[in-house]
Amino acid sequence: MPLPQTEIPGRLQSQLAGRGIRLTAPRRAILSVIETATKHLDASQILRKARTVDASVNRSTVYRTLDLLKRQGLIDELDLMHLNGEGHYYERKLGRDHIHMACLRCGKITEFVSKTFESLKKQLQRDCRFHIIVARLEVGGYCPACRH
Amino acid sequence: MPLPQTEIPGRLQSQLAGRGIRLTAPRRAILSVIETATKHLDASQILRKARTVDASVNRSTVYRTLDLLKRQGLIDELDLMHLNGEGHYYERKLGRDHIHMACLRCGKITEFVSKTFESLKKQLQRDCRFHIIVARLEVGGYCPACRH
DNA sequence: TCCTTGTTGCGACTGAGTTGCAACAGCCTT
DNA sequence: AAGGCTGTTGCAACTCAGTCGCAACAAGGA
Repeated sequence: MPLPQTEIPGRLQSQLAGRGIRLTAPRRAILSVIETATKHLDASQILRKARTVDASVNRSTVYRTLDLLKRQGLIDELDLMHLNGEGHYYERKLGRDHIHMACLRCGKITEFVSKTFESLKKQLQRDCRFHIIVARLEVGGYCPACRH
Repeated sequence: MPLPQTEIPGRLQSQLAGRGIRLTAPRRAILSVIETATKHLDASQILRKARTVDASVNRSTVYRTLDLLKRQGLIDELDLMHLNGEGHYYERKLGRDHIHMACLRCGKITEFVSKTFESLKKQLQRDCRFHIIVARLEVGGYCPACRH
């Protein structure tokens, strides 16, 4: 499931630099992997791909950089219904939130943008007086090709 | 945040028995812990409480029983935005789904039932032709007492 | 170029969850 | 009430994701 590639390359780097965050070779490698990803990647996949750019990148650095990007609100962390183990998946945060649907049979991930979801978040903010920082809606079930 | 206690005690046990699933002493201990929980518990908390009923209960048995209950659709697994480590939390599945809001400052978990959420799920089923088995909406942010 | 300060690689560690296996115990049958 | 089939358990060792302390290093401002 290709993610929307609506951003100019290197945008993530300039966003960090603009916030006074130091850019290093391992960070550049990791950022480029995240920016050019065509599917949701977990930490070990990001490490493997980042090493093709800078072979010395270490596992800890991947985790530390992912933490940094989460704190900066530049990426979202997903579980994707734990279809494959307990790890997390990452994706760039671009504009509007979307729903992730994971097929329990074939593993396909479908993304969906919904105005109803936006209304629901507004309702929460209003009715519960809750200030939303991140909202994650994940659905498990059967995709059109696998439903029975 | 107390969960609704609308069920008769032992209901979980009779549900399993009615499906031809063998009841054992460790299972009864674990089920009673889940049924009488007044907040979301993780696996190690369930283990500790179950041992006050049956001291011989083992960690593996807790995980195996949680898997069983998940497969049977009798409990839901939650992340609660990973406020405390990477583990999972569990709660009985009773009727309508609800949203979990986790305060990033004080850790308070608030539950919310919403007709909009129900509409959103119907919309997904219809527009995406996706057969939903489980839907999990978790929100992180600041509760009324902690918002700034 | 220098220096401060934040970042990195390393390796050891933690904690959640899993697994293979022999012993055990529901509960169905008779 | 006893027997036996078969699913369940405890145990201990294991995997895997993620974390941490520390000494060496490097980004980028002065």
